[in-house]
Amino acid sequence: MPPSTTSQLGHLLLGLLHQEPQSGYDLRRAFAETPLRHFSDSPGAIYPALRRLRAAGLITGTLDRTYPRRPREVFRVTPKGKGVLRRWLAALPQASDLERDVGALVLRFVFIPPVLGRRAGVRYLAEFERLLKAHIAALRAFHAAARGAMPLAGRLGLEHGIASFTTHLTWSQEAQVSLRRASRRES
Amino acid sequence: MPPSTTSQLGHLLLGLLHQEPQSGYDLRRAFAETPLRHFSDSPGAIYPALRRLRAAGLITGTLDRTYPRRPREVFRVTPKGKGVLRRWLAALPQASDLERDVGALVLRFVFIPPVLGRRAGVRYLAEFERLLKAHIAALRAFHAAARGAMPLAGRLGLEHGIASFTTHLTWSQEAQVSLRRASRRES
DNA sequence: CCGTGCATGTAATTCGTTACATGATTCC
DNA sequence: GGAATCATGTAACGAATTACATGCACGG
Repeated sequence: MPPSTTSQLGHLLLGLLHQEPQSGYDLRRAFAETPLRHFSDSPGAIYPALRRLRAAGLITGTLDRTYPRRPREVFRVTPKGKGVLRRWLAALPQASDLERDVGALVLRFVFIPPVLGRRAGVRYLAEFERLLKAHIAALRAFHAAARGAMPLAGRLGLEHGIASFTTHLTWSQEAQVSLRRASRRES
Repeated sequence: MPPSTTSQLGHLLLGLLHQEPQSGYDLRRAFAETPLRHFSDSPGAIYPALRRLRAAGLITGTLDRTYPRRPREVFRVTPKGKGVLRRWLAALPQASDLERDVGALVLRFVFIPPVLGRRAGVRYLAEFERLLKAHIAALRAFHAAARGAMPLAGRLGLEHGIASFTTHLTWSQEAQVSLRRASRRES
């Protein structure tokens, strides 16, 4: 058996199906109607991805025959799929992820607390925060060094990056507070 | 001749080569060493992309034989390539772009002033601002509507989106001021 | 002479996108 | 009865990623 790699979309589908078993069409609607718009709601993306997950044994599909002439196939995560999901969520953020796609890191965070618990969410965000601080420092250094030689628009673009990452940092700190407060309320 | 579609990476390469003719390796280094890290610096991405651009007649490569045993191929944008670049930069931001990839919109902005002028940059950002305001309002409405039914982490993720887009908005407004100020200084 | 950096590429694979295609149901 | 929505897919294509591969130049 191959190492069974799972794509970003695959992991996201696992996360959504773990929250609630549903059909491919339901997932498409979620992509179209919620702020998950970053992902395409096209059937050519979702149905093949679901078939790959099923082929890998990570989900199973059962036919809902409420309307026999128009069956829906409802997918749910198998124990093996839950293992893959947990491994995805247990990995800490990497610097390379930060530079490539911050949104993916935030998306992953969203699934951590319900699957691995709030403590794991806080640990994840703490590492996220550490990486962000280092990255912002590097951007500032670049900004200071390149100041004179850079055309205006390039400088503005760089400043956009600094502002964005600073917002991620502030959010991450506040989110850690929210998680800790919610945990305290329970105990 | 096919409709000659150019990918995001292709457009970015055109923009960089328009600023300064350079080799594939130079471009790789730019991706690895500047905040353009979002793009892969792997040769498997850049060299094929350069060959596609050359095949489409958008760039030409000339061999630099300073070291005859280790030639570099320096690429420059052709007039046809400049036309493609201008068309890419002249398009206004779309709502779908906003939801898919804000970073791509900011990246595109960076190349506009040097190619199409500061006025075009301001027009682009004004439309960007309009789209951002609408999108933020939609996110806030979703946030208000889903408030109770949403798990904590989901709410935090949504709040991350609102904070991020608000930062884009603030940046866009400040950038417009910077561009206008720079234009005024010249007249 | 050996490791690191310069400089260019190819191959296999995977994945997403767009567009096309089908049929059922519900609402007016 | 016709339009919009439900629900599922396939086919062609383009493009990125990883890994592999080669050879020169230069510093120690």
